[in-house]
Amino acid sequence: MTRPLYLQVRDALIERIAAGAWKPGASIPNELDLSREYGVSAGTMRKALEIMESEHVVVRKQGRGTYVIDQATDELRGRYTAVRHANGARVAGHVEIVDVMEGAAHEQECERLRLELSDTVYRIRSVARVAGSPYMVEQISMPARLFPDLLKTNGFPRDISAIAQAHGKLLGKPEERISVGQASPEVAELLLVAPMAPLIVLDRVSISLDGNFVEWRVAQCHLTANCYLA
Amino acid sequence: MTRPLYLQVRDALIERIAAGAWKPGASIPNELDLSREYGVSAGTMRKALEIMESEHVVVRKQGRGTYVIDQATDELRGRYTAVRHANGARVAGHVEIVDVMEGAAHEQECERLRLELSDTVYRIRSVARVAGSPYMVEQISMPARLFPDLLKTNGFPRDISAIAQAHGKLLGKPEERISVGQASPEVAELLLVAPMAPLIVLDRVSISLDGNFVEWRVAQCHLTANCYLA
DNA sequence: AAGTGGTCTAGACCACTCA
DNA sequence: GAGTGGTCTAGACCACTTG
Repeated sequence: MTRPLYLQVRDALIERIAAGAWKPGASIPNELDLSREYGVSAGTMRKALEIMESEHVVVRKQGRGTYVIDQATDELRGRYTAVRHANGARVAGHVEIVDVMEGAAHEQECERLRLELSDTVYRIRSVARVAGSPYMVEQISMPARLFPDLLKTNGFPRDISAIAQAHGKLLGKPEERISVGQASPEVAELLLVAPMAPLIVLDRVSISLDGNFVEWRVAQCHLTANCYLA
Repeated sequence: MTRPLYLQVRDALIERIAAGAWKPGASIPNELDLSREYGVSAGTMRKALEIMESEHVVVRKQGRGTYVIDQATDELRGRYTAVRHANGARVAGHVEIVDVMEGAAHEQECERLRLELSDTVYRIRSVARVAGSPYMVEQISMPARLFPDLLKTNGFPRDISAIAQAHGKLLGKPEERISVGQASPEVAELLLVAPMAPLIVLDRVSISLDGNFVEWRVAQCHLTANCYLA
């Protein structure tokens, strides 16, 4: 029933990184020093670090060292912005916040984010445009408890990678579903398409590496023939 | 420059499984016996087996043993049939072959399957129906060299998992892209939709674990609101 | 040359499954 | 209780990077 040592070490290191003990991009101590510090063998420390590498928390480079990954950096954000051009590059749209609200979690949010009806969420609606023409509307819900003072932060709008990092949360692998839907009247107006026009729906729940449900996003895309998801 | 021992061992074991030395579902010898047979340490053999588990070639069960995974089995095929119901279950459509052709690879096939223009491919077109109504057309290209006598095999139609297994190829993680397209006149007729109707396009290249490009598939789906991709 | 992660070994003990 | 995979340790040596 006891959690394996290498996972306990992983948890401790992740907590330390999330708390900012080592900044994104900085190197962390070598295996031997860390294993002595935590009182485990080098092999156990290695296993913990290998897991963290597979979780995109650190990168290890032979002959150089182990470095904290900057989750707000472009390459990583690729995991969180699935719309691509045919050449594989991310679609670099301009995101504009439509409105931000704070309110009691409704039933669907409770289910997806494992909340109680008494919990509070932030809701952010935004539109992404490329060369001025809108191609995606986004509806995001985030538990308010995890993001104190979110609305007061300047630098808004920012994507979930940056927000999570600023609040000491490291993102894990999101759960994602793709489906098709039709434009509601409001969405149609934002996207400049006809009501009932077919849209691709991206539904994503992001979970932090310490097990918190961090974000639920539903994006509705009006994709042109030259874009794809991957 | 030398390939690490544990990868050499992995390669040898994968070749042995692909060749049918151990049948799908059967157990393989324990770590200690295997490590003695290959003249490596138990730790090295363990690492090879762990990699093979991550590649879905074997499953390891504490206290029981290590078992060859049947790639043609339902759970695994899930990786290769992305269309799901809202509850997560695979859409169990009935697939009907429209036509099968053999011919010289055209340019796009060469690019995707790393072939030369002189190579031969099989092309299979099929339609999937659920409760009689068509929802997906599929166009598959496979290098003829890798699948001798494909057309003579009975039991056709079968999906790529079963075909690959029968020809001693173990499938790795496919590359997949999702995009949107419009129904061509032919596709529209097969799917019973209007020409130019919006469709979801799944483009997938499957690579075997020994590095062969095994299949290129383009599926065009007419998804209803209750289905999604994942 | 010094320092880092990567590979490889050998062996002890634990946790689980099944007869 | 015998057999399996899972965890943990200790230490040697290799390959790569940097000053």
